[in-house]
Order: sequence, then C-alpha cells, then structure tokens
Amino acid sequence: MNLEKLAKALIPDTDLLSVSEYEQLYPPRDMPAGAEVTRLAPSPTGFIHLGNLYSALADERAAHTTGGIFYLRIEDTDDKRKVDGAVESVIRSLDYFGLKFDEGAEIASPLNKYGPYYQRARAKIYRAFAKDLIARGLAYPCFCTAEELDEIREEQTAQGQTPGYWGKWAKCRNLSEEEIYSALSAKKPFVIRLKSQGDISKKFTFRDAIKGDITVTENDQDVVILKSDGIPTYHFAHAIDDHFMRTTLVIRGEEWLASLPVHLELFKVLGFKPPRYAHTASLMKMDGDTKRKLSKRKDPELSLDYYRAAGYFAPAVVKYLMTLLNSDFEEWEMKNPAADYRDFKFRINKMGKSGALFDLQKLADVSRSEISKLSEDECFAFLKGWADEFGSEADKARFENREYIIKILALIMGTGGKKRRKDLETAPQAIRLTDYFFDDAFSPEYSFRQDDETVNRVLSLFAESYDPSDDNQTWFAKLKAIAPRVGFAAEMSEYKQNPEAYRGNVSDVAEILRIAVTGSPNSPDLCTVMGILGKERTLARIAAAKR
RNA sequence: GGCCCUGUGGUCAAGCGGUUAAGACGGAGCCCUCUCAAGGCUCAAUCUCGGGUUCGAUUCCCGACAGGGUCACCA
Repeated sequence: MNLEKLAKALIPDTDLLSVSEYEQLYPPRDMPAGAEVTRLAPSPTGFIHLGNLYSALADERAAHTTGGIFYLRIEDTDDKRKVDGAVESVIRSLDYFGLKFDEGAEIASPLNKYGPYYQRARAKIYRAFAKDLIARGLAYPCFCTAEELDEIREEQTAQGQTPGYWGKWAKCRNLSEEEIYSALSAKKPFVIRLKSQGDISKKFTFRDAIKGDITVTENDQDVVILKSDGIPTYHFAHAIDDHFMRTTLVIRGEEWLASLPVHLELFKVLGFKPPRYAHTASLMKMDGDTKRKLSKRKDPELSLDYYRAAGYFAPAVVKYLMTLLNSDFEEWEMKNPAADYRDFKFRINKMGKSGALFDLQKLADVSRSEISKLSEDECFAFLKGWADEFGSEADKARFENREYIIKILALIMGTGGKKRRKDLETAPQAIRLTDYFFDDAFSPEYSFRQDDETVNRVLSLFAESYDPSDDNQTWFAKLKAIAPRVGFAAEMSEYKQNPEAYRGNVSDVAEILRIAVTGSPNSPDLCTVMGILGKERTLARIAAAKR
C-alpha cells in the first residue's frame, strides 16, 4: 500500500508544517536546571471546584518553587463542554486564591511563545502529526460506526474478552487499499486510529513522581487519535501539546493512570521524550457511608465561587490545601508563623498516595486561625471586600465610616490586641457580629431570664449611676453595687459558696444590661460596647428595654 | 468482571525492623471568667485480617478483604 498517498487522501491539508519545522517553532525552553514547567489544562466548562484548585496549587507550587513556568491550556476538543466566559472564570477564580499563570490562554504575557493555547486552534499541528503517523504506517483510518463498535463490544463481553479496538477485533486495521478508497469516495465518515505496536503480554514498570513504581502492561488498543471532525482526542493532544509546550511535569488526577500506557505509546511513536508524571490522589468526599471523588456535578457546594460567596478567607483555603498537599506544611507553619506559605519548600513526592477526605472542619479551623491573625487594615479590607460583592446594601454601608467600624472590629475580633477571637470562619459571620452597633440592624428580641420587676430595677439603677467616662473597673464596681439591691450576690465567690442564699449574682446583673444594650446575652466587654455606642444610644436602649 | 492504585485513631497524617506509635482537626472533662471570645490543664481514641521472613514486625514478602480509579469519536 502506498502510505504517502493514503496520508494525503486522508489528510489533504496542504498548509501543514513538517515534523522538524514544528520542533524549530517550539524549541526547548531555556530554563535553569530543575525548573519545572507545569500546566493547568481544564476543559472550558468554567466550573472549577476545590479538587481542581488542589491540583492547580500543586502545579503552581511545583513550577514556582523551582523557578519554572505555570501555564494555562484550554482543552476544548470536545465542543459539547464549552461554556462562554469559562476561561476568564478559571483565571479569575484562581487569581482570587492567589494563583497566577505565567503564560497561556487569555494571559497577557511576553512568554506566550508556545501557543496557541486553545487546542481547537492547534488543529493543524495535530493533523500534521497524524498525517506523519499514517505515512509511517503507525495510524490508519477506521470507518466503523457507533453501532458497529457497540456490536464488537457486546461480542467481546459475551466472550469474556477485554473490550475495545484491538488485535483481531480491529476490523479496519487491515482494510485493503481498495476498501479504504471506496469508503472514502462514498464519503463515509472516519476516524484515525493508532496502529498499536504494543503487546498486552508485556509488562513494564513506570515511575510516577507521587505513586512510585507502577507496573502495567503495554497498550494494545488502537485508540482514536483524530475524531471524525478532524479534532484530536485528549490522548493525542496531550502527547503533542505537552511535548511542544515543553512541559516537564504533568500533574493530573489518578484517573489518568489507566490510560498511561496509551500515552506512553503515543510519545514513543511520535518520537517524543515523555514528561515526568505525577498522578495525584483525588480529593474525596463522604457520600452516605462510602467515599467518592469530588464531583463537579454532584457537589456544587464545592465550587470555588461558592467559597468566595460564602466569605471564606482565600488564603485560608489555600493553606488548608497546602496541609493536604504536603502534610509537613502544618508543622513548618507552626515553626514559621509569620512566613508566607510560598516560602515553604513544596515537594511533589511528599504528596499523599491515597485520596484524602475533604474535611470541612479542618478548613474551618484553618480559616478561624487565619482570620484571627489579620491586622486591623487587613480585616477591614477582607470584610469590606466581601460586603461589596456579596453583602446587602446595609452591609456595604457599614464600611463607609471607617473609624467607627475599626473600633468595633478591635473590640469584637480583638484586632490590634493579643486576645483574638478565633471562632470566625467567614466574612459574613464577622459582619453579623457587628449588627447591634448599627441602629438599622438592631431589632432585639429580649430574652430576659429575670422577672420584669428585677429587669426594670436593674436597668433604672444602672442608668442612674452610669457615667460614660468610667473606666472598666469603676464601671464594673457599679454593677456589683447594684447586685445586692436586687437580692443578688456581688461577688462570684460568695455566690458559689452559698448559691441558695441569693436569687442571682453579678453576672445576672450584667446579663440584663447586656440584653438591653446589645439584644443578646452574649457580647464582648459591655463597658467598651457602651463606650462605642455612646451615652445617648446606650441610655436610649436601656430605656427601650424596660418591660 | 479484567487491569491499576491505596489501606496507621472519627478526619489529615508522621513513621521507613526494636518507639511509651509524633503532631493537627474533631470529641470528652476540668479550671479561669460580667456573658461570648480567649487562655490553661487533663483524658479517650489507631497500625484491616491471615500466613511467612526475622531474635524481633506497623514497617519487608505473599494472600485475603475493603475502599478508590479505569475500561468512549469525554476530558
């Protein structure tokens, strides 16, 4: 059979470069030794979830801790998956979490020399190599219809054979020249398949950067490399793109492990040196009583946009993911509490081999601790940032009087002091804590535990003696003085020794006042709260709370 | 079902032939306290199961079992 002629008939494009011309067009990168080139290669659905961020963070760290390149490639070979604005959404989401691409799709960079970064725009390259493979007898056209393939599969299943297009089942593998040209002139649609040279009975060991040595058999499947629309499958595009974009380290989910033999054979027939691979254990989630991989369809609450909207502190999410990526990160962080996480020496080979369960409690803990480290300005910026994008009008308005809100934050969150509140996981949680400082949000449902008479008496007595210039101690002494007048113990110790002798104690006095002023039995130091509210509002609230 | 990966407390996990089997989250309890928060202290909880190898296995080997993944003209 004249293979050159066949290649021209199958792929008639006349504007394709030669194999060596592509090598010149995309020369090896000039990089320091040890620098890794990694990539994020999503399909353009625009939806990325925590699992994707986890893997993207591994890519980004691997590149940026070695002085390498982290780029974005869009795998749009399946047009069913395309969603408008998806690429921008990916970039924006990752940027929110502090991950930046050095080059790639929609990235303005002088480094963009290995594009185009959309696979659809790279059709010529794939076709050039498919043509070369055909001419070398390593690929062939297949005219089987979906129905025929189904039949083959059924037959294979019935016989207990491995399903797929291989060996004797690969009907089109040995089509005669005549059969091919007659099918072609009949305009029958066709795909291009790899003519696998592999032997299923031969095993080989492959070294994965995370999983270590993995023994698999050679590939014997005549996989599709060019679909009937002339667009490559993932496998073919992967081999060509990662070669010509000069990727050094392919980090991807372990679901790809199964197709590794295919990819390695592709690299081999193409004459490319394969990159190093790191197959990451995927992030899992509890579903009923079994674990399963995080799924974009089933777990919309794991969307990155969800975390943004929920007001999680982005650096906290990243740090949580870092603890999952390299478990010694946490220890390192304890030793270097002030250091940037980027200073940590991320190691791809220290990643866990088995899939970690996504632990919302742990994320919450990291989040609490990160938020508790925020300075006044950072805290203000964080909360305002959330309010501006996701908060109500009232929430937004709250940040207009900077001086006032800063005072409140210092009180409720302890910003500026050493006693920091550490139970806040998200921005809205913190903002809700400021509600009673704003009259428009102050709508108390008083829940006094004492009878009306006691409440009124305490309130009146306090109002009479209240002096906004009192310091904390003086203020509290006045509270203590009120206690015996309503039959309560002034000292906690006295009360504890003899609880039956009193109707209550100072803390009950404080509670009445607290509910009156803040609407809640819980608040930070009441004296300071009153100070921030000012005498007028304090007294007005006390008056309004009377039964 | 075939093939591949994985298997230390509830969760994330250190460990790499001899350890009282780290640490973190979570849980329980106590103390302190004007409430909340914060802080201090204490406790419970783990090597999937069999066989080997070895003076000695959580650690090495084999098997079982369990969990996960994958078997497309999707990525």
